[in-house]
Parts: sequence; structure tokens; C-alpha cells
Amino acid sequence: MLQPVQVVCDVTGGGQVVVLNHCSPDQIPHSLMMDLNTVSLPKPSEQSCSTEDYSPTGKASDAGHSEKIASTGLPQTHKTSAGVTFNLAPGPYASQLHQALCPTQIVELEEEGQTKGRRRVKWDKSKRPCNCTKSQCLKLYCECFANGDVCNNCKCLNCYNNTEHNLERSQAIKACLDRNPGAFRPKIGSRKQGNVKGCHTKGCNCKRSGCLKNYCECYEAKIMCTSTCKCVGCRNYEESPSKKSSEWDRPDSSIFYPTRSPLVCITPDVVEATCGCLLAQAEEAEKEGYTSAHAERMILEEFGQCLNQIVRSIFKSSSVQFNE
DNA sequence: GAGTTTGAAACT
DNA sequence: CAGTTTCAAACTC
Repeated sequence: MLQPVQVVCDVTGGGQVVVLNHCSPDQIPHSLMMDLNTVSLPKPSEQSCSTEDYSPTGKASDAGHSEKIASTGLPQTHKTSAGVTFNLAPGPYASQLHQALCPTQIVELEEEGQTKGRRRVKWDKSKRPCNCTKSQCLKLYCECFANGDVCNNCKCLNCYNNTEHNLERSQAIKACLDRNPGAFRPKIGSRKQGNVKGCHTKGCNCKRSGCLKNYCECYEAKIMCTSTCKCVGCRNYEESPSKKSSEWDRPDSSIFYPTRSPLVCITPDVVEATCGCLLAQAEEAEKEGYTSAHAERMILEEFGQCLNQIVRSIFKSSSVQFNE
């Protein structure tokens, strides 16, 4: 049973804080709740706002709203029960609450025993100064901006990603969210259930690096490419001769890492074809007036044959003998 | 440190 | 949505 939790969120991205005291689970997406419950958030100050202060629209009322909560006296960082310090989550609008919080990263950082704070766009990099010259640090090219941070001690030129340019910054954030509502979500998703370290939510599109250089977001995140990737000439997979198993530090060798080759075989076309076969069986069973039990058996047998062909295809592509 | 390469983001 | 341009980081020398 999920217990009410406290959610701390910087709704403006400028260090202004709102605290949702003891939100009920139905106020937060389920996936977020699960992670939040594993994170020990600090108690809000006495001045913190209650849930009534939360603006679901996150637009017209935000200016005054933020002003109202600007002086909550809460620290800019928090320390979890595991001793991990993380910044208050970024996020331009209260309506993007679930995007603003980054509990997944926090949990994963705890698991890895890191103390670097919340995610960077580049997964394994600690916070570092940007060097932007043309973007005014108001586009996702800028790592600080992409992480929801304001620039601090950076070497950027003509920077607008700071508290002195809150208006421009807010507009830029809104523009990014308009283009892509998930722009500030983590790129490396959690896949703990599958006992897998993680996967790139969009996949990479590398063409020349073989996904074996830090240009590749998967490689840089120390994860292997999957069928989600659209890379060309990928060598970032388990059996790749170019990739030694010791290349990445792997604290737990029991963790299962996906290989790319088998997954690549299960393309949308294959899935569609499989579904087509199953549907055909169902239609035939219906046409013949078979019982539902008989129909189920037909469909399962068909599925078995499809699976057989897929497995054959996988073994064939990896030049491994397949014994029936 | 300058120049080149790379791929994501932004634009058309 | 595909092709092109822009951009900043990664990389090479």
C-alpha cells in the first residue's frame, strides 16, 4: 500500500520551491510514486506550502504562486537516508511536476552509491561547466539547461540561463516543452524489473562511431544499444569483438546486460507478421466454429511456430548452429 | 590549444 | 516526416 509522501519541487527552475505536503498517491503518476517511496525526502520547513498551493495549470498563476513560495527557507539540496545529496528537481511549470522530479535518477544514484546529485544529460558525468557560445544556454544543446540547472561557474558566452534572465529562461523552457513534452525527462530509463541496468529511451542514431565512442549516448551511459537504436554499424553489444567485457566497470557481474543482435531481429515488421499469423488462426477457428479452447490451442501452436522461426533467425544471424 | 569529427537538437 | 543546418562535446593532432 502506497503511503502519502512529501514532494519537493522547484516549479520555476529558478530555485523557488514548492512542497506538496503528503500528496495522496492519485496526485502523482504511479510510476513516480513507486520511486518516490524509495526515497527519503526531508521534512519541509514550517513555512512550506500545502497541496492547496499547487497550481495544476502551472501557467497564469505561477508568477504569483512562485512569489508566494519563494521564501520557504528550504535548502537547495537534500540528503537522502542513504547519505546521497541531490539538488531540488528542476522544472519550469508545476503542470510538468512529474517531469520536474527525477526520482528515478535519485534511486539509481543511490543504488550505485554515487554522490553526484541528480542526473546529467551525459549520464556518467558529474556537474561540469558548459562552453556554449551561440545558444545563450537556452537550448538543449546546453547541458546545464537540459538538466534544468542554471549556469554556474561555466565558461559560456552571452548566457541567459541564469536568475537574471528568468523570463527568457522560462520562455525557452516552455518552447522546449512545446516541441517535446519529454524534453527534460531522463534519457536513460530505469529497467530494474528486468534486472537490466537501463536503456536509452529513444535510442541512439550513431552512424560513424560504431557506438564505441562517447559521441554515442548509449556508450557514454555505459549501456548497450538495443533494438530501439537506429545506429549504423553498431558494435556496442555484448558479443561484439570490439568490446571487451572489462571495458566497463561492472560492480555486479550477475546483472544481465542485453545484447543487441537478438533484439534487432524482433523488428516491428516481425511483431506485425506474428500478430497477423495469430489473428489468422483466430479467424480460422471462428470460421470453423471451433470451441474457444480449441481456438486457444491453435493460436498457441501458431505462436510456437512463429517463435521457432524467430529463434532460428536469431541463431542464423549469429552463425550459430540451431539444433531442433 | 586549434582544428576536425560526431550526433543530438533545431529548423525547414 | 525527411532532409538540412546548427550546435557543443568528443576527439585528434
